[in-house]
Amino acid sequence: MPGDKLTEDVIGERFGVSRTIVRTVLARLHAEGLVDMQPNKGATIAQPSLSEAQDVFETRMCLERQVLVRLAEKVTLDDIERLQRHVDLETKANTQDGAAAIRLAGEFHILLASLSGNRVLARYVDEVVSRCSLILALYSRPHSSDCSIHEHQQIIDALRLRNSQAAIDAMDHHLKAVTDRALLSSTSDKQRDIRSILDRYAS
Amino acid sequence: MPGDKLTEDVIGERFGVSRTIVRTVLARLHAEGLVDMQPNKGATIAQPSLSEAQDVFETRMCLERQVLVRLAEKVTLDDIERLQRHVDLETKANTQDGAAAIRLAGEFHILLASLSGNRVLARYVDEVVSRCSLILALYSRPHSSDCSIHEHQQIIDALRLRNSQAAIDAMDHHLKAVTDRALLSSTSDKQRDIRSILDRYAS
DNA sequence: TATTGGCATTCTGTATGCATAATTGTATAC
DNA sequence: GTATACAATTATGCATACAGAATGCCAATA
Repeated sequence: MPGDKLTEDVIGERFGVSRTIVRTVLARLHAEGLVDMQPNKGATIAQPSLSEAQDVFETRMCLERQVLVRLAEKVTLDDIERLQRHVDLETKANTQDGAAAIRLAGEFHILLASLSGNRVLARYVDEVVSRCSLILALYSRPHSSDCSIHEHQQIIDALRLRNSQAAIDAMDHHLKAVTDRALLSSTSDKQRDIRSILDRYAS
Repeated sequence: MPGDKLTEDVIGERFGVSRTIVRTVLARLHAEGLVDMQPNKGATIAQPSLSEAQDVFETRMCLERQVLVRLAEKVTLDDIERLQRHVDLETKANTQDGAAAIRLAGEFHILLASLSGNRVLARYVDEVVSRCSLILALYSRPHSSDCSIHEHQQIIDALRLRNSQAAIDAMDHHLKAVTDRALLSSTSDKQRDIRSILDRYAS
C-alpha cells in the first residue's frame, strides 16, 4: 500500500467530492508525513526510508518521555481510570479483533498525550504515532501485541505511583521493542526499496 | 498584529495570486499554529493564549534538548564552524539591524536542529520557533538580545567539547530566559485578552 | 430609546474549467 | 528487434465562478 498513487480525480469520485477537497486533504497528509508529493507528479502514500523511520522513532521517544514527565506530576485518579479502561479494551480486542487491537495500541499513546494537557505535544505525538503505524505497515512482520499491552499496563502502574522514571523506563523499553521489530528486520534503505518492489509484484 | 483578519481576496490581490494559493498557504500556516481559522469565518493571525504559549515553550525545550543530545554525539568541525559563523553574524547584526538580529536569533536554533540530521525533529523545531516568535510579538516587551548571543556561544562551546549536559544546561537557561521574558509579564489569560483588546483600540 | 426583523454586502466553501506538464502508446527508422 | 521521436491521453496547478453563511445596517415597532 505505501507507494501507491493517490490520484485526485479517483479519490474525489470515490468520496463524492471535488478535487479541491481532495487536494486540501492530501496537502494536510503531506504536511503530516503520511503522503509523499512531487510537483506536477502528484501524491503517493508515503514510503518512509529507513533513516526517516529512525528519525520518527527518535522524535517519538523524545516527545513521549515529556508526556510522561508531565503526567507523573499531574495525573488524576480519573485519568488513571480512563487509561486503565483503555488497556482493558486492548486486552479484550487482542483475542478477538486484530485490526482493532493495533488501532487501540496506537490510541493508547494518543490518549496519554492528550491527558498530558499540552496540546502542542499532543498534536506532535498524534503525528508521530500515525507515521509509526505507516512505518510498521511498511517494514514490520505481523506480530502479537500481547507484550504491548503488558507494557502499557506497566506505564499506567508507574503513573499511578507518580514515578516518572519508571514510566519513562517502561516507555523506552516499549518503544524500543516496537522500533526493533520494525527496523532490525531490514538492514539498509536499498534493501527496503527492493523488498517493496517485490511486494508490489507479489500482490 | 496578532488577531488581524487575513482576508483571502486581499492577500491574493496583494501578492498577485488567486485565492486558491492563498487558501493553501493559510491552511498550512494554520496547521503550524501561526493562524487561527474558524469555519465560515476565515483566518486571523494566531493569538496564542498564555497556556498555549507555555505548551509551545515546554515542547520546544523538549525538542531542543534532543537536538543537543544528538549533536553532542555527532557534530563535525564543519558544523561547529557554521554555527560559529552564524553567531558572528548575530553579533554583527546586533549593533546594526535589530530586526535582523531577532530573525538570526531564531535561525540559530533552526540551524542547530537541521545539523542534528533528524528531519522530523528539525521540522518540529522550526514550527515551535516560529510560534515562539509570534508569542514574543504578542507578550514580550522589546529587549536587547545581547544575552541571547552569549548563550548561543555557550551552546557552541559545549558542543565543541561534545559535552551534551553543558549544552543542554545552556539551552535550558537560554530558553528559560526567553520564556520568562515572554510569560512573566502577563499573569493570566484574561489579562492578555484585555490587553490585546486595548491594543486594538489604541491602534 | 432599545430591540428585532429583514435586506444587502462581504467573505468563505466548493466545484469546475482551462492551460501546462507528464506519461503512455504507437509508429517509424535503423 | 530495439530505440527514438512524436502524438494522444491523462493528471496536475491554478484561476474563476457560483452558492451559502456571516456580518452589518437600516428601518420598523414596542
